[in-house]
Amino acid sequence: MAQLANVHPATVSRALNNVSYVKPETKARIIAAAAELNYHADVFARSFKKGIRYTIGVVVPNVHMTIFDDIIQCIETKARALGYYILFCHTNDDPEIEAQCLNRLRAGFVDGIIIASTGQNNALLREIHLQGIAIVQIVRNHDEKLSSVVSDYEEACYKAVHYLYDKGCREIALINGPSLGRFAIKPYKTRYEGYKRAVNELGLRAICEFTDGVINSFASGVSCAKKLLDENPETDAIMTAVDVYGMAALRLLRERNIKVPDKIKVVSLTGYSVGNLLERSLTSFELSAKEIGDSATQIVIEEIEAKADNKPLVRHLTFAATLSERESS
Amino acid sequence: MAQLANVHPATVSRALNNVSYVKPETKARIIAAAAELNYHADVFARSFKKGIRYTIGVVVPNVHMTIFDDIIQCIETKARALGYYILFCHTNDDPEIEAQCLNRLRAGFVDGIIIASTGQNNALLREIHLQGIAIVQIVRNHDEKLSSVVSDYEEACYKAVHYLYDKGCREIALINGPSLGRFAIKPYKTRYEGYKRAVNELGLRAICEFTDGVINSFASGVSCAKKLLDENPETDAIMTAVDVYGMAALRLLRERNIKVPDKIKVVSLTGYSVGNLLERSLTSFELSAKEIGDSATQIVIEEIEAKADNKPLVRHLTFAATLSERESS
DNA sequence: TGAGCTTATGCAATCGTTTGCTAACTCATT
DNA sequence: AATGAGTTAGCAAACGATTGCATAAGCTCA
Repeated sequence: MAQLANVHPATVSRALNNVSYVKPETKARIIAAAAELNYHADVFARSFKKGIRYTIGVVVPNVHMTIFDDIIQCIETKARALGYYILFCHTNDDPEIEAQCLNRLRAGFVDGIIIASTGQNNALLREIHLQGIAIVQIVRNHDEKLSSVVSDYEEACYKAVHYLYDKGCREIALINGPSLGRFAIKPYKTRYEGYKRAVNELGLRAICEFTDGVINSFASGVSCAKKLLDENPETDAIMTAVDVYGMAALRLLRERNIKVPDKIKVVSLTGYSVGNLLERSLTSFELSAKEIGDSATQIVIEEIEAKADNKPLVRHLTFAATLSERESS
Repeated sequence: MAQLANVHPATVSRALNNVSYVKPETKARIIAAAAELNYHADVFARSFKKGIRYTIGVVVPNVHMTIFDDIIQCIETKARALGYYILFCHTNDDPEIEAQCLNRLRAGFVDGIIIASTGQNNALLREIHLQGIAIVQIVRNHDEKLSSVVSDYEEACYKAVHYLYDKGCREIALINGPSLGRFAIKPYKTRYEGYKRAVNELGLRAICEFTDGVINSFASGVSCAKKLLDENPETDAIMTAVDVYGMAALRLLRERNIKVPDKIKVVSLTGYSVGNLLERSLTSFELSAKEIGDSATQIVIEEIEAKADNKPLVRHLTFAATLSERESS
């Protein structure tokens, strides 16, 4: 490249990056040569030299039928606009895979990480943060020492109970995510707390099923719903931690010929935006993927650029979920 | 790092990569020092030196409610197992965004690209391929000079018509993707061909609605279904290009109190694996995200590694879609 | 004991950019 | 014509790892 324009590589660099002085005539020659050879400065070499990777690792459990599909799209759009690339990893909520992904990312590949974690790798995350990689937790805030952008699940659950109570429901059940074992994911605990607070306040009975291991599994949602209805036949409302469980509940109720919403109302607590596309649309408290994705990207990039100034920067953001009332309630 | 173990960087490299000779004692010292400092060889520097990026760009239209969410997960899993990272880009099927993404990727960032393209950037793709970056098209094979892994939509559509004919349907309509304008995406054309072939063979009337601009849009699916039913009230089967349109059809049919499957049967032609989770499950010809994702990854990595041997390698794979019969038919 | 292995490690170049330093040139002002 | 400010562009070091080459030490065997 340099020899075609008959100049030193340094001059090429200056010409193409518009830094320092380059004679307009020389610059034109360089640009022409670059066009001819289809030359683009090697991003790897540049990143290597400059010590900035312009890359953000995104670590999420899953993008199939979860809000993370929308979130990752928002992150990518925003990151691209700001000149960053997105490195995608998914963990299936397995802490070992998560650790494996994090260890790959930390090895000099990314400037920052956006993660919806299992909560089982907090020590590793802090270590990576100490190493100088910006970290933002999304949806799940397991470690308050690290920045986070989450939805207010406690409030959403609390409001959902009140919403159903106001509609006349008195036996309000919750199909929650897993509660125990190695998958003790905070937002499910938080959902339970909001539910419990409202239920206690209203003097209702708490009926909560926790799904086993696999998060967001339809089959697991169906079996929870079964157990719930078998043990509590007087149930008149079902709240579900995620949309897929809501779909599972709708399916079971149809199989048993139980009228929705007349006999039982169904409300989901995480709007994966499928609710509105169903044959019978599903009421849900929706969190905004765009709010979460955009601000997480914003924050992680601010942290990355603050690192240059060497001032640590930890921020926490919480967005309210908004009710989208539909046919199921 | 090197000074802590009191050796030359070259020895550190050899020790940690198990190449050439290193005294076991020295190696142990180096490993201990690495552990103490939490040292990992900088991936960027290594990639830069070796000229391999160990990164594959994945360019897809969208991961929300499309098969691409599953496909990208399969790609990531497989790529990780083989030591590669995944750079994620989504285009919303906009050719300009697609070009922008491709131009970012080509600048030395990736060894290979897996793309479900709009079909409007074939020249750019070839140029990138010539530049030495491996390319595999998935789901949409717009350019036969480049490797591809696709599903046999023609055959699936042909079979779907026969399937419905055998069930007694005689007015079989198709809600297809966009046909014209800048979004002339091949698999939709292919679907139409298979549909047409069967319909002609059976002496039926072809009733096909093409959605406008936005692919995979529920609203667009609903309005196509409306138009279809208004203009062809005797329709007794609806085939849809994607699941979301199938969901749209189901919704409209319920609103109009038309019994499914008694009066009208519905079959989708791309199994985004939501079909089985619906209140009334949706029959679909499913393509295997795993087959596509795994083989695309395999092929792109083979191309990357073949590049070292300097032998060009273009391959085409077609998988059959398999029928999952459910309640809607 | 010395020729010829194997083993062990350092030296220095290299990958493709960027960037501080410096030298040289232009041009206006005194 | 000397001074100095503003331009122009090359030189060389640097980023952090890898790797061919060289050197040296240890070993075996005739």
